Amino acid sequence: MNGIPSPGPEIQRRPLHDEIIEKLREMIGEGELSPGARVPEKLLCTRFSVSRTPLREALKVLACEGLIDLHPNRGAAIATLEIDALEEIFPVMGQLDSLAGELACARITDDEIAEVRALHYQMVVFFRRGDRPEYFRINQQIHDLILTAARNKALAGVHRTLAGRIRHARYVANMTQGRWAKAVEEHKEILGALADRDGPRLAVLLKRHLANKFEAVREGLQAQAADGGRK
Amino acid sequence: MNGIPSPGPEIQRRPLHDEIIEKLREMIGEGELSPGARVPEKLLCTRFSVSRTPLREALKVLACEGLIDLHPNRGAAIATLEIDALEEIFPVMGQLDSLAGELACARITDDEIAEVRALHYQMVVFFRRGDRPEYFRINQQIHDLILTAARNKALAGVHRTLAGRIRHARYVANMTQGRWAKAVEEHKEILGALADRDGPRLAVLLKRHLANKFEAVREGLQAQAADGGRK
DNA sequence: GTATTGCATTATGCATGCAATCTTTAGCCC
DNA sequence: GGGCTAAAGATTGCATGCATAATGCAATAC
Repeated sequence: MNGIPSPGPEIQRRPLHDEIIEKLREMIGEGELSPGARVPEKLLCTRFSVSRTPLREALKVLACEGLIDLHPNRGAAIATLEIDALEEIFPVMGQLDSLAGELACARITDDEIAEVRALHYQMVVFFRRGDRPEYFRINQQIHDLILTAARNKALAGVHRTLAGRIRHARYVANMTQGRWAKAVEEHKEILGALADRDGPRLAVLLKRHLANKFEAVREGLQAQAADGGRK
Repeated sequence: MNGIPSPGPEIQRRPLHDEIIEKLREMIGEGELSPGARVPEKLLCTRFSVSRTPLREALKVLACEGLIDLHPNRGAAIATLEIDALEEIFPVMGQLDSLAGELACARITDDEIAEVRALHYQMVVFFRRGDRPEYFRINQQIHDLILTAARNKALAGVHRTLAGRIRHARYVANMTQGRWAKAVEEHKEILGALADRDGPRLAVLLKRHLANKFEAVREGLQAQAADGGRK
């Protein structure tokens, strides 16, 4: 019998560079590091109390994910989210969501559908309360669950990578009350298509849902540009 | 005025870790490093005559691209291409190809269409000669050109990353003469749809084309497994 | 003879140091 | 005063060294 028969708690220490990657991902996603800002290695080293070696390894990975831009001999800069980049990324994600929806309809379990349904109605509650942070949280859980139900790790991987790149932009989405209500309505249809296991329909719905999200983000960015442009 | 006003010739020396990344990408793609093989850092260091620092940075990037698996404290191993992984990746690439086709139809220039046409007929020549390496080369150029014509760098990026992961598998594709002829026929239709700028049709054609390719790869892998399984 | 334990060897993770490159600033010429 | 030149400072790229964890092997107990 070998050492680890069951994949139990796995009390293993994680490498330092992995911790750094995760922390930086979060910091960039939360907007703690402003897009376009130069990021000297030394600064981050003191920030995390680590040496430059694991930090540099982390930067390479983040550059690979598109979260930062790495200029040879000139250091790293937080990737900027120009409207052009978003116009590229959102269609790709829409296409990936489409596939996720189709696969999910074929592979999701009844229990998972029940779970999505529960999350959906919980989300509606937060919508009625006007609690955006909680709404967003449940919203993401639903989409994550659909992605998981697609049972395709490669798809989930590229989706999560791209989602990470635009994560910060979603925070500045200009979601009016009307648009919010429409999003909830879309989610209702999404739940219906999923429950019916209507793959093609769910694919279309998810794609459209994301396209609308993009419109909100675009408006938010334009408003922000017009507002903060004077800086 | 800054240092690099025009993005000119850029005769700058590339960082060492970038060279390593590229070289390793190629070596893995060509099958020079067998899938599943453990890769001690020291071995690669002597191989490339570099120290472990840039090598480790390169390994992190390759792991991010999915070309190698990195086990903490246990080193790196060339990623294996199980049939399961291919069954995940190919649909994703099909979906991306679909989008590329649709976008390309809307954005490709007439000159580029002419270029695709020229490449196509050149490819047909190599098909008639039975020259597979040259056929594959032109084939890839055509698909690359379509991807470029989509004018979406994010799409091109994820596409190329995934293509790199399955690149080695394509070499073992079991392409019979009949399947090859069918592939050429499909390419003829693809050219037609592109010339007509029929986005939806091109999307379907490209997806189907890749699905057929997957079948060839699947058969090749099964044949290889049955054949080399005794090893 | 088999399984387990302990040690030696090896490889990985991280920190530090040096050389090369870029940036900044002070000085000089026009 | 503006612009160019050059030297000082800062930052990045890479190599090396040490601590720690993993692997292989031998010795011992059963």
